[in-house]
Amino acid sequence: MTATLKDVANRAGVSTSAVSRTFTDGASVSLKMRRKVEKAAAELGYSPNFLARSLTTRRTKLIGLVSNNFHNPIFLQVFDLFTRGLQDRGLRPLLVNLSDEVDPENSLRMLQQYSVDGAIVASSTLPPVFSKAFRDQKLPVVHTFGRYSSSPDVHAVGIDNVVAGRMAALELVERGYKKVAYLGGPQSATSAQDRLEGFERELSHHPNIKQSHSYAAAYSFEAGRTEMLRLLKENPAEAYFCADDVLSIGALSAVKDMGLRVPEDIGIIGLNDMEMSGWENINLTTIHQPIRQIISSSIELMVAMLDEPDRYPEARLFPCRVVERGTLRPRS
Amino acid sequence: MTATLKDVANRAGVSTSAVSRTFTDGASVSLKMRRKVEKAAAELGYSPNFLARSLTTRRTKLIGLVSNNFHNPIFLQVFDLFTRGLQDRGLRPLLVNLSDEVDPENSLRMLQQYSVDGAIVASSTLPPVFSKAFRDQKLPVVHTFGRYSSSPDVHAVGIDNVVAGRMAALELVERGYKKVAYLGGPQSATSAQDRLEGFERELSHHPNIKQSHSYAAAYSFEAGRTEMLRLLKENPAEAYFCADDVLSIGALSAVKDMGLRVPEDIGIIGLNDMEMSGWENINLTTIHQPIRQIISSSIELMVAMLDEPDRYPEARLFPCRVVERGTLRPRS
DNA sequence: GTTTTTTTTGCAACCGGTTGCAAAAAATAT
DNA sequence: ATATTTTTTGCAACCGGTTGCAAAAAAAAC
Repeated sequence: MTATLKDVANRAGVSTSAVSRTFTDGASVSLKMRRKVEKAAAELGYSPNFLARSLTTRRTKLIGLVSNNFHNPIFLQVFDLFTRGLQDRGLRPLLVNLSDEVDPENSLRMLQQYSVDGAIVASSTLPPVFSKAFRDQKLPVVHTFGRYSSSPDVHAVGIDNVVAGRMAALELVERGYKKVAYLGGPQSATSAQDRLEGFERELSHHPNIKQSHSYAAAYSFEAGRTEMLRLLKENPAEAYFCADDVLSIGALSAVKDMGLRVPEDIGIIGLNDMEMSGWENINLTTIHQPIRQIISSSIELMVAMLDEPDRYPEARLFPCRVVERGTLRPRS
Repeated sequence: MTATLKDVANRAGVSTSAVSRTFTDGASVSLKMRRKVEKAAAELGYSPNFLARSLTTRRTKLIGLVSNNFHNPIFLQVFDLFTRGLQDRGLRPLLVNLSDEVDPENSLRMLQQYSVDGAIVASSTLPPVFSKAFRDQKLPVVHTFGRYSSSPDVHAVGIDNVVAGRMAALELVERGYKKVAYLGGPQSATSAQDRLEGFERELSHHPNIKQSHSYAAAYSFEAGRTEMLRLLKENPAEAYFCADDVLSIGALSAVKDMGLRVPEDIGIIGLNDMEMSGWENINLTTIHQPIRQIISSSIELMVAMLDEPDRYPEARLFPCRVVERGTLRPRS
């Protein structure tokens, strides 16, 4: 159907190697030859088959974009940035949805069958065993929003969730709240664990402040709402650090439903600063996570690893900052 | 690095064809042979290379998932459903982000270079010239959320936007609004045009009702908000049909910012019924678009086309329904 | 136990490219 | 002009598989 290398070679009256070389940068071809080949190629509408090429070059320029988070609106932006960033570098994202997977085996096999050059795992809830399994097969892996640990076996890019937890705690303390709580995402998520750790660590310096914590079933509106409704019926805190914006928005809805006011009765601080949090009808005070930088850094790291697969694993952590809007009471 | 067909053949002491056949359904292999090969394959951790295979079978099982809409939260659900649905059928989505593209040439070349088996165009704003260009190269194409026309050259799956426009108009009429308006997405989007057409057509049966229309720059919160702010400063209508939920939410925010109440002062009806529209702090009355059905039907259609590439193009349209929440005044 | 039919297997060519190597051509030096 | 060096080109093998065909093996028929 579509023209092949051989077709072009025939039409131009040259060898197939010559054609191949014109389409390979850095290969030795005279200007005259190149002209001839390009003319024939243009006439036939030829463009090289990347998959056939990949057999010999061992490069598919395919990158597995692996995630399990298709319910948190921030991930739409994440996918947008990843796909564009990868495209700009001549790489193609092969999207892998791991929503219901518990075992890395299937996804690993799939990535191997398509010979991806690397895998970007974009999730703060996917167990580390996934990225580890990929890495064990010598696949270059970047875990975006992954956990940094003292002996990381895969590259991690994101924020320091412990620091973010402290930052949230401190913000609540400074605003004079005396009884605070942490509302986390799923307990199995490393991000939920680390944020709690930071939150508690900071509060350990303020022994006069009461604290508690609980977890929502997922990083989603519904889960946040459900958990907050439960909390409000018991013995609510004055202010909550919700480990994610979408969780916060769910919590916000619960608070209002119970006839309470924000920030007068209950204070809420989120994490992420997604676009929606700035919307006037939400107006959430939150901790900004520098998504663009995280993603462009993830891509750079992946590109670097393609040339140097055994690169020593590193963690790239970006600073966060509090974005003040309307869901915490003013500083005292 | 990873084991190849030949490695397995050597270890099992059989020909490469035998190995190939054990991994091809419907091929002729004795049980004894299959056992032997499977044992060797398991020991080596072999799994066939799909890309090499595709060279001879001419099937990559790669489907281009093409979109330009990475700002409307509903598309996160769209991507979720598409990726899972395709995966379940052994197909792999190659994500193509066309946000800044105006010319199909690049994307077409890319799809060809990766020999995708087909392309799903998921967008109501991408000009038809894209899907047409793909189709012209004999690529199976499904345009999800695309326009249905009397002589379609590509398969379209979605809703009848004209009918949806009428439905919105009728809803406003029945609630006694005497001055209504349409707030569309980008004027170039076929969905924006068709919804307006339906809206106006219905209103032509109600000559006593005043109507007007305008367009937002994009299907986004900001665009909806900006346009609504502009409208409110002039000579606002009593109720608006916003052609998309995210637009409606932007408009809602503008209305509240101007100190007006919904639905008492201004009524709003959206279209899509995305998850967020049901959130208690938004509570948008809207027209439900059956996303799950649309997407599973799109996938079925694509699968059918893989076997029958010259299938006669069809349009699959699904009915919508009004979901009543809190942004229109009660029926009189 | 043969002969015939059916099933299983291996050979070898091919899918669409790339690349090391040596020969041919062009450029430079003498 | 010839000898030497450099650049360009084509040959042929290979990447990891599949598949038509004919030979070999097994099963069925006689």
